[in-house]
Amino acid sequence: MKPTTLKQIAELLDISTSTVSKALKGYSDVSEKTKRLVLETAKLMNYRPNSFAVNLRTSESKTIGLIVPEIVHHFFSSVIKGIISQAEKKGYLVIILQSNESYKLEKKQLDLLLSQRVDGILISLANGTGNFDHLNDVLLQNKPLVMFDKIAKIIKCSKVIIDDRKAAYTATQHLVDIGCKKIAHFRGSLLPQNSIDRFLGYKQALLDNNMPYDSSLVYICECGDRSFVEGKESARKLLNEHNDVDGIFINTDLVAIGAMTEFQKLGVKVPEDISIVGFSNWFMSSVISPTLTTIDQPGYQMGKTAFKRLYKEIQQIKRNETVTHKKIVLDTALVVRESTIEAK
Amino acid sequence: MKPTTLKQIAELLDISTSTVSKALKGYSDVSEKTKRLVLETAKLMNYRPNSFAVNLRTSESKTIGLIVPEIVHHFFSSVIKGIISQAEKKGYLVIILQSNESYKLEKKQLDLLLSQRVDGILISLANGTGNFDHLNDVLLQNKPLVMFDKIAKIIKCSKVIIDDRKAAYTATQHLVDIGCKKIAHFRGSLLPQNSIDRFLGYKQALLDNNMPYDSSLVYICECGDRSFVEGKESARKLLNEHNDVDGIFINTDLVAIGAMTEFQKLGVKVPEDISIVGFSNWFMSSVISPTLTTIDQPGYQMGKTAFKRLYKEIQQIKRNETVTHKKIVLDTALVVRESTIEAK
DNA sequence: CGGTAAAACGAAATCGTTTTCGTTACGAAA
DNA sequence: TTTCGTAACGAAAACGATTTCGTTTTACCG
Repeated sequence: MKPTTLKQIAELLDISTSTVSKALKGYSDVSEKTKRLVLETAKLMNYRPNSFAVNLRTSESKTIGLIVPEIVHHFFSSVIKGIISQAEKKGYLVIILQSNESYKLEKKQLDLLLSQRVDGILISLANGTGNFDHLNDVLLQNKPLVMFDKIAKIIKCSKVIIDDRKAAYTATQHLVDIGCKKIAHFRGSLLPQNSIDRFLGYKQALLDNNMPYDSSLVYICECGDRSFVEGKESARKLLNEHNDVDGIFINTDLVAIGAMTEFQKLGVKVPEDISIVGFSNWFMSSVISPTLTTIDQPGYQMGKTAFKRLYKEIQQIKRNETVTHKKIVLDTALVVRESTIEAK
Repeated sequence: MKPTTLKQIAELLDISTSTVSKALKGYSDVSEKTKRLVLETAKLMNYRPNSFAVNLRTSESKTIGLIVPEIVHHFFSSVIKGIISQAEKKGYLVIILQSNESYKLEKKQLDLLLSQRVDGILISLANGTGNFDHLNDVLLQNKPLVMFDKIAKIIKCSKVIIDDRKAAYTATQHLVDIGCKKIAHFRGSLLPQNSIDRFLGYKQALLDNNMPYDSSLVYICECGDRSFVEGKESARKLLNEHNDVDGIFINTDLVAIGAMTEFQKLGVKVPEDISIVGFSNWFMSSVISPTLTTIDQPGYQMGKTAFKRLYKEIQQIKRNETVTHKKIVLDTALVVRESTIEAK
C-alpha cells in the first residue's frame, strides 16, 4: 500500500541502502551484478524516489509558481500554455494561482508560494496592485522572480513585455493612414502600466500627425469582467458626444467587440462609418463579423520566454553566480482585418 | 541568505529545537514567556517552516495534480478556475499539465505527478486515450483520482460529468419544437464518450419525434485546433449534399460559429434559412452575431465539484476509511439566442 | 605466499521538522 | 527532610534519499 523505499529494496536484497541508491544512480563503485539486481527489483516493486526526501536534501522542488490576474482569458491562458510547455521540457512543474485582480490576494498567494518553497516565481500583476513590498520580499529571499505583461517598473527583476506604447502608436497610425480624421480612444483603467502606455502611444501618434489631442475623446473602461458591456456603453456615449468620430483605437479586443456590436445595433456601420482597431488579437477577433483589426500580442511566446528567463536565473542561483536581470521586449504586429478600411 | 530554520532560532535563544517547534505550534508544555519570545524572534527572522521537511514527515504535500487536454479553451480554463478557487479554500495548491490530446503525453504526465507525490489527481482524458492502464496505476497506488468531462466509464473512480445525451436530446428537441423538418448533426470525433453520447441524444430525439434518422446528415469534426475551419468546411459540404436542411445541432460552439460564418458568406441566413444550436456556451457565443443558441456546460461548477469530491477522498484515505466513488451529473441548460427561430 | 592496488560495499551524517518519552527543577504536602 | 506532583524543557528517533569517507573483499603481481 505504502510506496516502496530504498530500505525495502535493500532489506530484500540484503545489501545496504547506500548501495541501492548508488546502483540506481549509476555510480561506478557498484558491481554490474548488483546494479542489475537492484534495477530489476526496483522496477518490480515500482520504486519511485520520494520527492519529499529528495527536495529536502537538495533544497529544490523543481517546481515554479505562477500568478496571473485571471485564468479564463485568451491572452493569459496562452501565456500559461507557453510557460507549461517550456517548463515541462526542463523538468519543472508549474503551480498556478490567480489573483482575481486583487492586490490582497496577490500578496497572500506570493506568500503561499514562498512557503511552498518553489524554485522561482512568474507573475503578472493585478490591476489593483500599487504597493510592491510583497515583490521585494521575494527578491530578499533570493528567489528568482520574473514579471511579464503587467509589470512594476520599480522592481529590480527580469521582465518580459511588449512595447505597448509603440504598438498603440502603430495601431493609431494605421487609423491615420487609412484616412481617419477624428480618432477616439477607449483606454483601460488608470493604474496598470499597459493602459497608460497604450494611451501615450495613441497620444503621440496624434501629435506626430499634427492632429489635435482631445481628452474628451478618451473613454475609460475597467477591462474586467464587464469588458464587453463597457464597450457597448462607451460606444453609445461616444455617439452622443462626438458623432463625427471616424476611427477608434480600443485598449482591448473584447471592449472593441462590445463597441462593434453596439454600433451595428445602432445602425452605425463598421468599418464604413467608423474604423476600429483592438488590442491583443483574441482568437474571437478572427471569427466575428466583421473580423477585427488588432495588435497581435504573442501570449504563447511570452510565456515561453518568461520561463526561459526564470530558468536561467534559477541556474545562476544554483551555481552561486550573481543573478542578472533582463528586460525582454517582444515584437507585436498589426493584424489588419475587416474592421478598418481606407476612407474614400 | 538561506531561510531561517528552527535550529537557528533555538541557538539564538539558547533553547532546544523541540521547544521552539512546540512554542510555534502552541503546545501547552511551553511557558508563556518562552512562547512569546519564540514567536517574536520567529517573526523577526521571517521564519517559515520548511515545507520539504514537513512534507517528508507528514507524507502529504497539500498539492494536487490536474491534467487537461488543452488550456487555451474556454471550457477548460473555466474548469481550472473552479478547481483552483476551491483548492485554495482548503489550502491546496494545483499543479497543471496539459496532454495536448495525446495519450502518450497523458501517460507520462500522470507518472510525473505520481513521482511528485501529489495528494490526488484530477483528469479530463485526451481524445486519443483508448488504453486506461495508466489510470489504474494511480488507483493501485491508493491515490485519489477524479475524472471530469472526458471520462472512461471502465475506471473505478469518482466522476463529474454532464448528461451529454440528455443535453443533446434537449438541443435537438428545441430544433424540432421550432418547426425544423430536416435536422443535421455535426458530431465530434469517434472516440470520446461525449461526442458519442451527444450523437445518441440527437438520434433519440429524432426517433421520438417520428423523424427519420439519416446517417448522411451526420458530419464528423475532430474539434481540435481546426474546429472553426471544420465548421466552415462541413457547412459547405452540407449545402452541397442537402440544401433543404433547416436545422443543425452542432457538437461544439466553435464549430457552430465556423458554420454560421460560412453560411453568412454563402448567403444562407441564420436563423431564417437554417437554425443552429451549438454546445458548451463559450463566452464567444454570446457576443457574435447572431448570438448562438447553445447548451450551457457549467465549467466553473464542474471544477469546483471535482475538487470537492477529490478532497473528500483525500480525507477518507488520511483517516484510513474506505474510499467511496461517486458519479456526479451536473445540470445543463438550453440557452436560446438568436441563431434559432420559430419557423413561419 | 605476502603485499598492494583496485573494486565493491557500508556506516553514518545530513537535510529540517515533529513528537514521544524522558529528565530536571521546584513548590507543596506529609 | 522526604516524597510527590507538576510545569518546563530537551534528547533522540523518525521521515527517505544521498554522499562522504572508511572498511572489506577481490585480484593480481612479484
